[in-house]
Amino acid sequence: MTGEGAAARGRGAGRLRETAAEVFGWEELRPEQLTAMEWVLEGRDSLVVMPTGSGKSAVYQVPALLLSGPVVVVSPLLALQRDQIAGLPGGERGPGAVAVNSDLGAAETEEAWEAVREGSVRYVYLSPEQLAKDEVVERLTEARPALVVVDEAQCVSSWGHDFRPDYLRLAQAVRRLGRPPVLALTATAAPPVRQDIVERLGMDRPRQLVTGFDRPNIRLEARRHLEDDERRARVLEDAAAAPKPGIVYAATRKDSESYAAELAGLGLAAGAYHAGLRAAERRRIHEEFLSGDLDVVVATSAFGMGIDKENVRFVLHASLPGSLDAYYQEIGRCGRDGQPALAVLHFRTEDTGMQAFFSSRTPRPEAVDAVVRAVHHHRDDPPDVGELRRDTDLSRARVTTAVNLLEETGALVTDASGAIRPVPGTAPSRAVRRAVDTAEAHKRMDRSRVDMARAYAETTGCRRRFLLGYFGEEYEAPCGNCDMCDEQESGGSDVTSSDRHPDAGAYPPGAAVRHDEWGRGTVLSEDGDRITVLFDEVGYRTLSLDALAARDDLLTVVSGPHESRPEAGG
DNA sequence: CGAGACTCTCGTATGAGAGTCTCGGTGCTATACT
Repeated sequence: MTGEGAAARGRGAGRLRETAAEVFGWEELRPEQLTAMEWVLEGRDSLVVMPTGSGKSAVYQVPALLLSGPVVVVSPLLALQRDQIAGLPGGERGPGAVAVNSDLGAAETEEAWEAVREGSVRYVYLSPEQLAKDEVVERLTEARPALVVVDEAQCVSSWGHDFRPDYLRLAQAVRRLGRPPVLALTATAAPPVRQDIVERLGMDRPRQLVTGFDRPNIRLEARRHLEDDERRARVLEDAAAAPKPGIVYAATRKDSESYAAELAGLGLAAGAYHAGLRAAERRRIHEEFLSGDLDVVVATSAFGMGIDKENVRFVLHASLPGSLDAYYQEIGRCGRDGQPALAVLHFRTEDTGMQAFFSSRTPRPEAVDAVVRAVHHHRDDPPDVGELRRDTDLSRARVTTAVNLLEETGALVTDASGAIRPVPGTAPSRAVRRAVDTAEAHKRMDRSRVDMARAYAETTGCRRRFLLGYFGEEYEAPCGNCDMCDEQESGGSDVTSSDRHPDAGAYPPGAAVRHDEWGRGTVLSEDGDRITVLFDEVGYRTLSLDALAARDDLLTVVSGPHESRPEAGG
């Protein structure tokens, strides 16, 4: 760094520290926070991966007060938006914040936008669905936002493809806002997820700050069961025996209720939580868990984001999760106080069936066809999503999903005014086929994530090493705090990960490879006698080094680990 | 993909086994109806 740069950096840091202390009462900023804040002040696109509770929100909250316009914060849940606003310093001198969403009446919405327009608001909280509306984009554009923050940015990757397709329209919205800098924040993102976030948000050579993933105080275990009865009994046993409070994750709503009822029968204060409950009941369970009135919450994946509780002692899974990304987020909710905590995964191999079923569903070709034909029909008067919806009589989500796929495959483009046009020279029938193929590739990717969750559950090596490898961190086993390390220490197995395979290191993590059948891929990790590769077309695969040694043309290294990787900072 | 509810068949026991059908997770928003 040059002397001039250092001086500029010093001034930025000084102003940030001053603002943090004066407005927020934070006397100390941690070095990672300060670095990320400086990037934001400099106007660079940034991706920040930091654990929950490490002051991630501060990364935009503090610089927001030094920027020239309001900050747009995209957040997936209305409850999360409320929590964030409640956590800002209040009072007359506090920075103004509004959340614009369907909770507001017409008059309140108008009032909120008026406050944004006159400049009394520093933070505007919105769902991605709000940003998909022309009116919202237009009103924001007038206010000249200085920054767009995408909080819980892993949602772009995990929900954008099917469940909440407006997540994939954010890049479009940001362009229409005059392309302010983008800050993506998340607590959990494996390298391919980070890359997906960067691409999907249209970020420009972002700086990336990734703090370590390891949570050494969380003990990792997994148990395979042959019968469902046995699994249920062991889950209840563990939940009853472990120090409280804790969370049990179940695969279905029905299971969450039956486990909760059985735990209550054992005399525990237990509650079920899933999206099928009334809002008031969900709020009650959430609050009672936070206040310590509940010992155990048995939940589906609906329970999690926004749970900031230090002393959760265990997270049990009663079924295989859909991905290790989801798993790590869920177990990350225990042991935040740094005290010992327990994460046990109870599973049956049959669980993969339901997770495969949950993998993103491919749209009906007729629906994609209807959308692409409607766009071609309107060639002279390009439609937006709303018009396509009226034309095709499909739901908003289906139209948006189809448009996203057609854009991804280069058959359609959205222009600066939000109008959707065909790309010249693309035939509708071919566009439909390519869009459906792409959707199927996403589905294969999702299913390969299920396979990785199963591979974690069945690994015979150190679990921490496996998990951290998945998140792109090299880790020297043994961790000494997982069931597999215990087993090896007690001499239960003579396969130790320190016995290096003769071919260890032949496929270093990060290396670009080509497989005879599966095409291009990137090596993610090496786990004893096997490697994990993420293939562009077929998703995650684990390959045994023995099998690779037997056929040396099966997998070839195309380039080393450090060639053509995205710029990383911090 | 798999579990569980349900139906059908056999052929005469009030069940057993095979086959079929349905359901299974995440949230926003707009809108109709009490």
